[in-house]
Amino acid sequence: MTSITDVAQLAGVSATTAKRALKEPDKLHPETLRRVQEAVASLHYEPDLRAGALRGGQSRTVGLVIGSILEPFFAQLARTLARELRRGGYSLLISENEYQSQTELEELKLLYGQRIEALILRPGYGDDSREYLERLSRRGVFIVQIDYRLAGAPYPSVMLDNDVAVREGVRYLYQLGHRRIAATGKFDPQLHPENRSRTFPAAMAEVGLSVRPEYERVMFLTEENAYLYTLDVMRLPEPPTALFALTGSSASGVYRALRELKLRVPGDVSLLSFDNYSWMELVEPPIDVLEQPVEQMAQAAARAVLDALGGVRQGGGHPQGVNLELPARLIVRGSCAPPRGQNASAHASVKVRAGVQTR
Amino acid sequence: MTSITDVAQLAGVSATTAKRALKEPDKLHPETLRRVQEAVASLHYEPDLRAGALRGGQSRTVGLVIGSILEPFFAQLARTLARELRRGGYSLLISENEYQSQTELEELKLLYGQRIEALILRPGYGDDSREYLERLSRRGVFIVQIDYRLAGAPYPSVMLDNDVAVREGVRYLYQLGHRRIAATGKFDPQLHPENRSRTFPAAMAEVGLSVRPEYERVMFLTEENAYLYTLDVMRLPEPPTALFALTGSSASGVYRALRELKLRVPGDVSLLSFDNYSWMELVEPPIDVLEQPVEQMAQAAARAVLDALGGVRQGGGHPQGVNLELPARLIVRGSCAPPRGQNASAHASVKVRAGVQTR
DNA sequence: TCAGTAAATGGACACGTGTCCATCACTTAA
DNA sequence: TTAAGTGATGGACACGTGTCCATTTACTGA
Repeated sequence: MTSITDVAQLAGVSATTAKRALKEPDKLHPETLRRVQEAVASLHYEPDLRAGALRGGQSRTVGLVIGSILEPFFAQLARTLARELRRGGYSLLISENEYQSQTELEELKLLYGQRIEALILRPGYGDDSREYLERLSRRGVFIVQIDYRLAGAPYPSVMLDNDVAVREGVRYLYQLGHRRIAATGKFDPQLHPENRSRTFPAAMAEVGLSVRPEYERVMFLTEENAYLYTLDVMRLPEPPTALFALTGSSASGVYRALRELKLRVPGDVSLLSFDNYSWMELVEPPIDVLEQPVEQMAQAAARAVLDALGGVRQGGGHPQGVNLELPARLIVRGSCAPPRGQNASAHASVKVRAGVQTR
Repeated sequence: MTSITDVAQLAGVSATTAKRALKEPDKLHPETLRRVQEAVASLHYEPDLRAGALRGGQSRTVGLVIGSILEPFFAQLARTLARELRRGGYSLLISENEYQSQTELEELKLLYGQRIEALILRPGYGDDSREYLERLSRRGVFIVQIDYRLAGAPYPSVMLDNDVAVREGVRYLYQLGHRRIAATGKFDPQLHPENRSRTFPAAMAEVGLSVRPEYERVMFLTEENAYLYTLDVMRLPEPPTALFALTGSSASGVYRALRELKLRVPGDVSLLSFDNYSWMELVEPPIDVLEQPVEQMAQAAARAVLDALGGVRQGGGHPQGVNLELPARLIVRGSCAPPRGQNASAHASVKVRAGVQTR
């Protein structure tokens, strides 16, 4: 391994001078600078970041813990975060908790072993790692929660304004005439920690509806479970007239079940989903969605981290709120319609608020 | 930052002894062991992996450079690689080259700064980084190419058997009666370094067909470009009767264009795609695909890395071939049929080889 | 010519760990 | 009793860098 001393030796200078050639070239005699630069080039020297971090106490590294990198929402988040952080001089270590706090705990320990300076994570799914997070925080690791806020946790968070979004979705379906609405997944602090499922019953109540008990199911919200759930509720004597998929991947399971049951969308049942995954535009009819501003969320989280670590706030940006909630965007495409037997008047009465996009 | 010396001090032993409590507990007096363990627990000590790596000369870290983490093929690859490597005690650093060798070069330098011991990458897209790869290799970084093999590069590779897969796809379409077949993207060493597009003309020739020049286009193969390409070729006086999407993401663009043109699949045009992305099962009709064994590819690459780094080969596994080519699997679902005006006899004559799965 | 100053360079140390070797107490065999 | 052996522990050093301070050299002005 070529080190700075090798460079120094070849250039006939001390290690200190060699290092200065890289960091503070102004302070060097032009001739010396040239010699060192030549040595660097001929040895192809590249500094060992770990060693520098060891001495400086800073690893210039940020950890990211998400559920699954296969989930497009998380993948897009990871990409933007990596890009933004790199611009600030930080590397991103990505790891998956696979929706289990036990796995999460191990990943956190691994990340701390790398002495990350900040941690961005999608919390929830059990308490195994909760205490460890506190410990990290006490040791100076800056923590940002993303997509979900742990009850009572003091760390800043960036997420969708789920309350407003769920209400908007429910109101949209209600105004189309739907009264029997089912959502994928009932809230559960361990198995399904997800704010949308928590808000859903309240949002229903606000339009004078209640969630039918037979539509409620606590489950770990995978594509497969959403599929099984849909098969079950659509076979009930009084099936829902509208399905509200609270995550993009569950929508995929819902859709598959509907096809298998030969139910037409939106003729037999309407479908509204969170997230805007690419396939949702490809199916017939394309699916109405509540799109998350993933890019913005990632940027906000990255900026929060850079602000906290950099100490100095970059000019231009406002100070980031501690708990940021960004709005969803309703995109109407055609998978929602008045329920069967309903006259069109109900449909016409839908007030589509400004800002709704049709594409 | 609590270090091993803090632990040692609290336990009233030397740093060496404290460290032994973690690595070689047998060699300690039970009473001493207990005291150290208590100190570790009360200080929540977690070793600094970077410092250890610095001394040991080994970072226990592997780099991965892929095109885009948003591409499901790469995401799945990354996930499995991370899992397998962690099992072997290695961490995975993921970075994206965004299909540009300039970006790739920067990412490689960053990775080398972290002193990765091995590198798994999807090569191609320009020569900026080619020389740097050699340099890395000379410095002892073990390099594995994945998904594509750089012409003349000496590094081992793991990829699909593209030649066989493309031939199988072409033969499948040919036997259905198709004569005018178009594939997304013409081979180009810079813009579209991808073996399937290289094989496609040869595969056509083998069944006595040639690729029409008006179907050929050198392009950077994004979803959007595939969309534009499809719009163009389907508006030709003699449009293709079958489209062969050489990547999963290009299939998405193709499909969107076909819908926009109100062309029915497979009535107006047949569609066959590489990769098996989840949406391909959801559209109507579901899409015939040549599925890549992503899991296997990742496992093979991980094993190659672990073998090379571990020095000792784990029992049970065969020595990995230097250049591994895994077979694709044809899954027939219904998006391919005899071209319009063709009688069904051609269809009936298709010999579906054993192993084809219908789902 | 000499003191004073700025520019240019070098040396020592610290970061936290792993490895090698030394030390010490104690047991065992002759 | 003594030498050899064994088990338990400690100390010194090295990894490659960044920082602080010291030293040398060149230059300025009186």
